[in-house]
Amino acid sequence: MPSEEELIAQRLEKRERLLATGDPYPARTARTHTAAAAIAELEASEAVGLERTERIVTVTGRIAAQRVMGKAAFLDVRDGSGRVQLHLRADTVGSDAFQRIDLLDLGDFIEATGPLFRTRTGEPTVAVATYAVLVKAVRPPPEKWHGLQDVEARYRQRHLDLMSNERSREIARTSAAVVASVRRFFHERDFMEVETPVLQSEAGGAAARPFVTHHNALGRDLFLRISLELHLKRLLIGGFDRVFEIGRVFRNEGVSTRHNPEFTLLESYEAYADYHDVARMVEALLRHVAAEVAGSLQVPHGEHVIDLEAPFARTTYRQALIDHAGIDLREHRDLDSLRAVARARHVAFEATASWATLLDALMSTLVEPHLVQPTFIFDYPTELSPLAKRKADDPEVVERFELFVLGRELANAYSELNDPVEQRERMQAQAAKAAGGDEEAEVADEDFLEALEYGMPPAGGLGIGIERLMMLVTGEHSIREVILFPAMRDRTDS
RNA sequence: GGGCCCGUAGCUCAGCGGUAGAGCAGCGGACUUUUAAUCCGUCGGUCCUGGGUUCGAAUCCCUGCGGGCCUACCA
Repeated sequence: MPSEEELIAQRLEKRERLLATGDPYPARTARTHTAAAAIAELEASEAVGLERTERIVTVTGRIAAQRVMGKAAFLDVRDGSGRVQLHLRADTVGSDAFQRIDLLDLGDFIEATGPLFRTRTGEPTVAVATYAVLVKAVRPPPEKWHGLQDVEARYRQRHLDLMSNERSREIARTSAAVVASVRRFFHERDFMEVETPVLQSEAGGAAARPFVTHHNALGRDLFLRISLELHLKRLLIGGFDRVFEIGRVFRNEGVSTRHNPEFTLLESYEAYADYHDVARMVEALLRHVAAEVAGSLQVPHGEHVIDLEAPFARTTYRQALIDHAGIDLREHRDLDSLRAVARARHVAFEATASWATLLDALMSTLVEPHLVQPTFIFDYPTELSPLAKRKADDPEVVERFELFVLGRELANAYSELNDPVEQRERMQAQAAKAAGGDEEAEVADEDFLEALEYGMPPAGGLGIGIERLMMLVTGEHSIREVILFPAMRDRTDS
């Protein structure tokens, strides 16, 4: 009789029957071993030749599979460490307890105690002497063999995805390991980890539209941060020489395979370092993470193998455009000339695009897709980088680099602009663009500008989209696979 | 935002103008070392929504909702 309602009704009925003889939701368990620890225990005890009765364990977990055959049954039980098999026999657990296995369903959690042994096929197994229900689940889990395949359901109900798909668990573990590894890298280098405000009166530090929210008590609108930059720099001003933050930022933009409205940004700032120091650090960081998390500096991704071992390619913005597109920006100093180039190459651009914006469009379409192996691009046009320090010998270019892997930007860094007068001018230029209707132009943050006037040490700053790094390491192509709960439209149950 | 594709049982999927199907899960039965257990029986549907075409629509057409992939911006 199983429509969904009926399946739930059956389980609720079983819950009632369990309640009659005990508590199907006890607060405590008597677990002695995780599934993995139990198996390790069996192996260890076999090695020293212990008797079966000397290796009694209590394991707990969710019932993942059930094979009942008359007066014996096998249950596969899974906990966070892995899976272990249980064997129940009517003559061992008693006929009443054996009959009560009809009250068990896939998805329930149980606790079982008994000696470890191997079946004749060698499977490590607990010969259950006693067992108890820990949780009666009242909804059925996804199909045991194929798991949950429906992509939408996997994102909306991640708990079901994780419960039924090993690959999804693996991605989640790897992603967590990436963050832990990044954190370890910076701690080892004496960077201080900090947390800065998510709610801000101005959302600065990047070119993006912010989310707006409202503070009732203060009676004013606040913005969710779009970057970590401006507050971290204030910490440099305050006297901390090495700081970093790993935090969620929010950008009010479209969602896609590569974009989620909230994502995790890593930013670090190091006083007395310049962008070349930061580039060396980024190289070391990627190797550190790949070695720790992927176990190799050759990272497979689709048809490519990313080589993190060889020195990363280094070129300049201008040279990359020459090499990959045959365009020398010095030969196209004026907007009209550059527009002609873009048209000739069939690169789309907005009518309002400035010279630098148009240049960036050319970069994105003609150059970046070719940068599969790690490649640093140094020295960006000043107009695109309002927070970066100009190169001493060429004021049209700033000391900024981006690192590309798999044709996508992975890191962005610069020698930080610390001249308060110039910073004010550059921010005002951005503010003028904003006033001109550019919703993604940077805002002038007066508090930041004032702070900068107290003096910020020369410093190298870095930003890395953590999900991009997770995608690189896991080999996934969609950001939604590495974000546990990606943004989805409301479902209006139609 | 544009293009292509998808939405059928709790889950995985067939069916693509003529009475809505299978496997898993469930329920009943057999089975005391199985492991996608096996075997027999059985229950289960707003075929995403709303319109249209047709004697007849899960199937063809249109609209809407949700999703995926590619593409455009950002990280």
